[in-house]
Amino acid sequence: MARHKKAEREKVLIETRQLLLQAATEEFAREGYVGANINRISKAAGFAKGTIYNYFPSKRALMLALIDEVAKAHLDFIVAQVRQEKDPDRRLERFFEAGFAFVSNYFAQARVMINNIYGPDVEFKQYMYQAYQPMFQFVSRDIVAAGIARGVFRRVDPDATAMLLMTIYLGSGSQVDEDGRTWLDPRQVAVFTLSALRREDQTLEKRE
Amino acid sequence: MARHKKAEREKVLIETRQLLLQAATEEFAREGYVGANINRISKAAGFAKGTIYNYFPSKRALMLALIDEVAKAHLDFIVAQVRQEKDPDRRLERFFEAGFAFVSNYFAQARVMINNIYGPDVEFKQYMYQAYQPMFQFVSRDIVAAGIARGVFRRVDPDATAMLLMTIYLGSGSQVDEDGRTWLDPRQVAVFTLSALRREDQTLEKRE
Amino acid sequence: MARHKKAEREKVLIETRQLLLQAATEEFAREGYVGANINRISKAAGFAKGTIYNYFPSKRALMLALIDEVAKAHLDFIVAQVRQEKDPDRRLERFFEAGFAFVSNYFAQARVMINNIYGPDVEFKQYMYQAYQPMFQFVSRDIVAAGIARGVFRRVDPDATAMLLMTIYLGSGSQVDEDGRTWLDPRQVAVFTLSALRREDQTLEKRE
Amino acid sequence: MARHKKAEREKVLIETRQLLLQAATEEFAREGYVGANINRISKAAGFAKGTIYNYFPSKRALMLALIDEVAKAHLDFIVAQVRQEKDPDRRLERFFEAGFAFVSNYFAQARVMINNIYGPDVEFKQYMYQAYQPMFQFVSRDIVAAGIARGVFRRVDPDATAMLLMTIYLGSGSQVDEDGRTWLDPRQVAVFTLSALRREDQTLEKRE
DNA sequence: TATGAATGAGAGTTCATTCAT
DNA sequence: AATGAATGAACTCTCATTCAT
Repeated sequence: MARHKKAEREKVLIETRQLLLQAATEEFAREGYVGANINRISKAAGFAKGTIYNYFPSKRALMLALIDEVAKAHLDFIVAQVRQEKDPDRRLERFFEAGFAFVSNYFAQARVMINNIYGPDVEFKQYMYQAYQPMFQFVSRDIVAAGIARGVFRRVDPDATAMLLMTIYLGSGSQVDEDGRTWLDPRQVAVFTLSALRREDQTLEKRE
Repeated sequence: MARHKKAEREKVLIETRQLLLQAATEEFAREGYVGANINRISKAAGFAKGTIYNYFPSKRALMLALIDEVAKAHLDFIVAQVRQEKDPDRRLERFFEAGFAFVSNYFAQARVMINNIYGPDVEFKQYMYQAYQPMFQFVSRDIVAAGIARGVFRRVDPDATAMLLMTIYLGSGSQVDEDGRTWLDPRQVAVFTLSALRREDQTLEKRE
Repeated sequence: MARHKKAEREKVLIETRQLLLQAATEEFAREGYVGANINRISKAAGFAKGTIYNYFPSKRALMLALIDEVAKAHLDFIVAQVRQEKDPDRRLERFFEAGFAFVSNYFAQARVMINNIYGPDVEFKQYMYQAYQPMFQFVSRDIVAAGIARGVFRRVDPDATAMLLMTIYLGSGSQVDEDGRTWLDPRQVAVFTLSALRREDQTLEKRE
Repeated sequence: MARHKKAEREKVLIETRQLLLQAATEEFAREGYVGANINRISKAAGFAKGTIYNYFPSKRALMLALIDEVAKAHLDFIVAQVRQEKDPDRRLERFFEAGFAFVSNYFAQARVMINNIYGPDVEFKQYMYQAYQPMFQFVSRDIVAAGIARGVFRRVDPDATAMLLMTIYLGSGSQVDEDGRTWLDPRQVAVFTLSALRREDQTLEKRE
């Protein structure tokens, strides 16, 4: 009985935390870190100004927690879709498709991520890199290196190429109009990158 | 004589404006727009707090003036180098070389540009796009379209491709460590994009 | 119990608001609107600079709230005393007595009122007129028109005369030395205005 | 020849001073003393910011000079018209007519005067009183006392009554809408004050 | 004498954070 | 745990005044 109560209480705590993080996402996305307003975040989440400090010791800590959250959601979202394909080139296509879908569907999260990557705050930037390590590694190993191993991609440096692919994805994905639509479409980008990565002699070999 | 004095005075005014813009560049680059401090900018330029308002009516206006300045310098820097080449693929290589060099040499300007393109302030973002139109057009016409016309590049959409190339450049260029060194190098990026753009059958035709 | 606490808290809020308004009254009276200093007001009320913005969104809003407050207090003060008399001429005397007493006793409030009526700020002036409408109407109806109806006053235009009486009161009342003493005394003014308003033939009729 | 030059130079100086004072009048009238802006005044007069300090050592000094100017013009304007009448009651009528005309025609000057009389700045207020002494005395002696001496007015205290008349004039005159039209008209006010001042038995005597 | 760039004190306002309830 | 009043540092911007030209 007491346990039950405790569990319920914990559930409410987690829920509150989530509500605050969601509100923070919207606010940080819209206003940037410095322009964001703790009071607005709390109010938007349905709580009073002070409540946020029961969950996060400071505005900075709130942002760091948010980065963790977003990075994880982002990774899960993309990995889940890319893993559905076995072919490296299909994987690459899926990577861009999933990435662009993430930007469209999770507009605010994507904005927070991009603001931090390209923004002036060094601590946030470094924290982002660390939080995105798994994703870098996934692209490097499970897409690029896998493609090379199968002889589909040219013998490029997997890490540098992963970096480049991530850069292209983030750059393209961040160019959105006010409705969240990207200016470039994932297919274009996929075609472009595949053209760059595929072994030239592939077709030749097939001709023979 | 009097005229001479007047001209000299005008020169000092322009110099002061430049000093303020330079200081603003550093500050905006380091702190972002919202975090930047007018007082620090003035002091860094060697003037008192109020002086900056003799040259720019507001902090926002200062940023807009800075965007104009940077966009022009950026365009000049890149066009000057790219124009030295006639070959479209050499031009593309040069584009990335020049771009990365700009980021390395004009670190703060590049940061301001990137902060505005990827940052949350919509007005600045739009102003940037407008200010960078000439560069977009240059890439679209004088590199991509030119390459297609000469039969060196595949028949891609010049505008979309220009957008993609700019995105790659900006994205790669913005990934710098604290010393201003980029993580990717221009050659890698050039090779990658050239692979994507060159006509596949080019070599085939030559074989025949 | 909890309710009791809540009520008490509310009481403190209202008290704080009053303290701030009182301090604002003194400051506005002494320095005028533009010369008044938000920091001094807060400090004088016993609070920190920022506190005032928990109660009033801006300096202007503070002044507007103050005008409402003063107009109400002023009306109450005067009406309460004038209503004690039934005779229109006694009422007029009481009006000036009460008015001068208000100026003496509520020096700062009166100054704020006068500064706004005769000052350069158009918004404040209009707001004052609107806030003082009830008082104008009271003078027009319950003093002048009542006196005419009883045949004590001449058949003057009640509204214009009310305006004139208010003008005389405000003008006379505002001429105070530094100790809050008025230069003219209410009796003089009452005698003067009564001479102007009383039917000339009144005595004549009586003589007949 | 040299003398001629000198005289001309002096004339320009006086002209410049007048231009500055006129511009200052408009600005002080519109914005009040604290809200007035030295730069705007200079610009409106057709000069640069610094010029004003060649003529007046400070903003306060400018206002004091302006008060002198206005008081003199005001006195001249009114005395010239009132003196045209010999009858004390016609003089009183003329006083209000001239006064209201002054307010209408010299809107800005009147506003400056009223702002200072009813405003919070003690030094300006005292300076105003001193500057308006001649006018007080004129009203007291040449209108009220003269009227008593001729047996037209009741035996009131000339100084207190002059004070009251001035107060009524200033108060009525200051109630203007945005086009400079007064709300009360001089005739009404004159009738009112004459009713108050004329010997009651006057008509009686005439009847006999 | 006229100029206007430079100055810097001082203003109103915002807001992250604290803490008593 | 939730509240929101209080705090005061920090910010942008204004403007009277100075002074070299």
